[in-house]
Amino acid sequence: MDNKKVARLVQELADMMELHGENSFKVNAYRKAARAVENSRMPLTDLKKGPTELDGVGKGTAAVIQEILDTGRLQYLEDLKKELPPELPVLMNIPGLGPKSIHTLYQSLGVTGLADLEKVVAEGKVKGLPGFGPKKEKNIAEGIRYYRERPQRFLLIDVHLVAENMVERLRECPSVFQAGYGGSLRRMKETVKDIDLVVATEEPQDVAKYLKEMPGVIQVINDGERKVSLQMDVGVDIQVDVRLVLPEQFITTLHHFTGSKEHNVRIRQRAKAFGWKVSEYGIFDPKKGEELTFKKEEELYQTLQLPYIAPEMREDRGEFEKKEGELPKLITLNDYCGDLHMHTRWSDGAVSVKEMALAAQNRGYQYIAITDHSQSLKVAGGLTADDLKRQREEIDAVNEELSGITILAGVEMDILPDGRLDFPDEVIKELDWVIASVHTSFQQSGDRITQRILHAMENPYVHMIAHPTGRLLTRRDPYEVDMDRVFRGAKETGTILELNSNPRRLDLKDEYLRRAKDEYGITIAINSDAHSPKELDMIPYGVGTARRGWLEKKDVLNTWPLEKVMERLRKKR
DNA sequence: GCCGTTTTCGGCCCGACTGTTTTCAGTCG
Repeated sequence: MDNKKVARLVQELADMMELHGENSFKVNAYRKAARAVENSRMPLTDLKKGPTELDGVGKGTAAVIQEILDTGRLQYLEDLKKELPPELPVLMNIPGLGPKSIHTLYQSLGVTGLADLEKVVAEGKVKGLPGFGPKKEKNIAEGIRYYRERPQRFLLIDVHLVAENMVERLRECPSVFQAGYGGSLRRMKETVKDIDLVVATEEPQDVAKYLKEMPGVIQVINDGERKVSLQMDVGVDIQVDVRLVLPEQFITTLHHFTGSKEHNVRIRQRAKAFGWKVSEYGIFDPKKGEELTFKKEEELYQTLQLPYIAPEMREDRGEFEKKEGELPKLITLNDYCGDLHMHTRWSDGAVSVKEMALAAQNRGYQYIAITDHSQSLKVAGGLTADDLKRQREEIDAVNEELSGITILAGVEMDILPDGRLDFPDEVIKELDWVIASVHTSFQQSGDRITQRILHAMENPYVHMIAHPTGRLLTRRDPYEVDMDRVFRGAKETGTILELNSNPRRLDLKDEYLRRAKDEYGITIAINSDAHSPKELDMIPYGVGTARRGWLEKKDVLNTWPLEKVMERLRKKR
């Protein structure tokens, strides 16, 4: 039983207690404990004095954890679940409904799930309950519709482009001093639920009016003096929350709305230890009666005697437990110097080798690898051994012609369903760079899929495993691969693992990256997997994900100069 | 339920907005 599973059960316990109407501080205590368990780098069973060593875990939670470790289950949680209808937690997803309202609906009207809720709303039975009026009934009806019809989360890239656009547009408004976006978007989470904008202005009413008249506004959800919430159709149908603050409050508000919520809680607790109060408007010192504001986020952290924590790390996943100098110096886009996974017209790409090389050169890269698909991937026009030889001649010619960039001859070779590789050793040993990846038989058992990947890594000519878990965000779950075995295998064989920057993949994901680095010291390569020159620009999403995984320059192959990369590749052979 | 160089009891992060209310609870982030 790993920490993650224990944490999940404790978290579920907190959720169920909340629905039961249990004291919210008690609920929060379990939530805090669950997070401590999840963030602990040490397996629970290795803690000398037991779970209470973790911050926020006392006698009560320790007993709960022990029961989970011993029996794999939790009687109290199962009892709670028996007492409530199994569908009830689903209602927590309806905007506007929280534990208190759900509890009332269940107790008074016997609502046990979504279908029941719809029925009592349609019958007009909701208004008239204590605390429920006609508006609330209408809001619930709309909440249900919203939950049913809209996607829960959007891809980072889709929201990113929209938000950039809106910020641009806001800056054109004469009353706007400064504008920016925060939220999970700024933290570069792989999917994003809504857009959080922060605007500095002396005339909030003007900006609010400007906002409400922007093209794409479907509905005004909130319309306050300092906060406007809009439902917008801007390519994606998404909620946009805008905070309107004075210019001097911009940084503290931006920080506040960058979150995460958990990170902010820790920030406020820390301020409290100094006798201060942190809000979106600044750090308030009640003794002096003054509110501190800042020109840069760095100053805010400095004031709280913390090292600067980059947005991508603000998840309360251990960033507060590090002292000055212990936090990683995160990789930046500037460190990146070569893309090692891309396709050309030889297989399913859009342009020639030379066109890809020129596009890469335009982006300032020192090297790239051309890695078209291998023969068995027919749908993508995979290359035969003979094709590869002819492609090599073309690559040699382009290398001859272009200066300042080096093109490696590579391949993205299929790992076949039976575990064999798509080419024999004598073919791949001629190549500079060999990627292996799974494109077929995703539904195999975890053990078989894991075996396929392990076998590929044992081949001395295979340098890297691409998109190791095979997930497609919002479309396809990862295959059942055992990542601990893959990490061990990668470490033992010196195989590189990919962070694929395609916004629908971002594979490996942040949590895996951090484990690959911390627990195994594995080298990661960030690649675009581009099928056209434009797709080379997906790298920032990969770098953002790498930063969420706490990766530094030294952890990432593509930040190394070519000679060092080649030396690393020779090592495996 | 957890925690303590002000505390073993009484707090627990902070504020905006809405809708239901005559002063505030619930929800959200």
